[in-house]
Amino acid sequence: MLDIKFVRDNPDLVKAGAVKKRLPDRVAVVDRVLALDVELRALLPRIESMRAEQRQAGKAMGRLAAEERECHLAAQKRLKEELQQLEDQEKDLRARLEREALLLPNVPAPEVPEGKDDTENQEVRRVGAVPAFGFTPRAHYEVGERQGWLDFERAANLAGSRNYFLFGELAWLHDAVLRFAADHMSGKGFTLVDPPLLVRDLAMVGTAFFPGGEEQAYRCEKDELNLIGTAEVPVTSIHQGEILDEADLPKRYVGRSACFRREAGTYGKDTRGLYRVHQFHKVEQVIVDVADPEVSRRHHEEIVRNAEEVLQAFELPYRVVAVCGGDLGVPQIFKYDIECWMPSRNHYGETHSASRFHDFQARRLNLRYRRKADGKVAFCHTLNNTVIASPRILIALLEIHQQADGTVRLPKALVPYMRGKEVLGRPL
RNA sequence: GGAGAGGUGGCAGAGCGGCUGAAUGCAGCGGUCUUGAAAACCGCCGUGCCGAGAGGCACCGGGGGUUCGAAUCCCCCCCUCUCCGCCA
Repeated sequence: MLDIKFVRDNPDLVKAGAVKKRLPDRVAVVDRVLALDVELRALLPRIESMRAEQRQAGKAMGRLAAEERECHLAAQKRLKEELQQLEDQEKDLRARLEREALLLPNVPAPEVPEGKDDTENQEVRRVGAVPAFGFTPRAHYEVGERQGWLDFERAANLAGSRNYFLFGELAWLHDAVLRFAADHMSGKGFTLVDPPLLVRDLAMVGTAFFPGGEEQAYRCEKDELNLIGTAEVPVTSIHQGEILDEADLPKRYVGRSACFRREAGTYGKDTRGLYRVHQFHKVEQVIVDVADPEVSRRHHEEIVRNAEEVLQAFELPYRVVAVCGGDLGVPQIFKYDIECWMPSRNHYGETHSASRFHDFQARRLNLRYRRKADGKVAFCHTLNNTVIASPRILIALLEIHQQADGTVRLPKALVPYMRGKEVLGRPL
C-alpha cells in the first residue's frame, strides 16, 4: 500500500512506476484513486460538521428537562436521517478507494533496470566457474531416477503433475540442505520460526500476494484459509497490528516451511523434473526494521550475502541479477534474484529471490514502531530473501556434483549433515 | 463440536446509555533536587483523518443494529481463558 498523500503529491511518479513494471492497467488506477480521494475529502467536512452539531445537541439534550426535549427531538431525527445518507456515501467511497488503492504498485527504485521480463534482468556478478565435465552430464531427473531417488510418475498418479517422490539418500539430502540453511542463519542471530502454513486473507493481502495472486494459492474455502506459497507470508505478518519498540529492531527471522503453489498458467513450462513443483520446502530470511532507506539497502545486501554464503558452501556456481522493471512484482522496490547454474537447462536457473519493500507491506499489515528520537509512530520497512528452497536446489546439487559413474559427490559443508557420507548413490 | 467468562491507550486496569477520548497505576519524555545516579516531587504523555491555523471528526477486538445520543443495550464474526467431548 502506498501512502495516499504520496500518491496525491506524486501521481506521475506512481504512474511511471507502473509503466516501468509493465503494468499498464495500473496506470489508470492512479487516476481512479485520486478521483475517489477528492470525492471523499469533499464529503468529509460536511459529514463532520453535521456530526459535531449532532453531538452538541445530544449533550445539551442530556441537561434538558423532559418537557423541553420534545421540540428538539424532531430536528435531531431529521438531522440523523440526512447524516445517515451521507455516511452511507462515505462508506461506499472508502470501500471503493481501498479496493483501488490495494492495486497500486510500489514505485520501483531508480536503479531498477529497464526491461520487459526476466531475459532483461541485469547481471550483477558471477561467482564460481561453470564446470567442464569429462563426460556428458545428465539432468538431475536422470541422475535421480537411475539411483532410485526420484519418482515423478507414481507421484503424478496420486497427486497430479508437478509432484514428486523423494526417496532414500535424496530425501535425506533435501533435509540436510534445509537444516544447513537454518543453522547458517541461526548463527547470524536470526530467530528460527516454524509458522502457520494456512493463513487468513489478512496475511495474504498484508504481504501483497492478494489481490492479484489468488490463482496461485491453494485455498481451503470451508475455513477461509490459504496455503502459503512462502514463509514470507506468515513471518512478515508476525507483528501485524503491533507497535514495536525501536529498541527491539531489527527483527531478524528465519522461517522454515512447506510452500504450496498452484502454478496456474504455467502449463508446458518446466514440466520435467524438480524445477517447477506444487509443493516444496523453503528456509526464508525476513527482516523488519526502521523506516530508513539506507538501512533497508544495507539489510538487502546483507540478506543476499547470507544466501550466497550458503551457495558457496554448497560449491555451486551462481550469479546475482538485478531484476528489471517488467519482472518486478507489485510490492517490491528492488529485487535481486540469485540463479544457480543448471547444466540441464544450459543456463542459470532462479533459486533465490531477495526483495526490498520499504513500508509497502508494513502499511497493509499495520506494522509499526515507535521512533526513539521523537516518540512518533511510523511504519516499518520489511525485506526478505530465500536462504534455500528445496528440492529446487537439488537440481544444481545433483547436476553440478554428479560424477561419471552416476554417483554424486557431496560438498564438504554438507558431509556432517549426511552423517559423514561423502558420496551419494552407488556406481552404475 | 457443546457450556460459560472475557477482549478498553505501550502495558496493567476502572468505567457498563449523555458531564468519558476515556479514572488510576506502571513504562516513556521534560524539569526540580543531587558531584553524578537512584529515590522523591512537579509537568507532559494514544492513533488516524481533514484543515494554513484555530480547531474539528473518527477510533474502547471487527462488522451490523437500537437510540436524539453507545466503550456502555441487541445481533453476527474473530480472538483469549475455563469446563465437557473428540483427537495426532
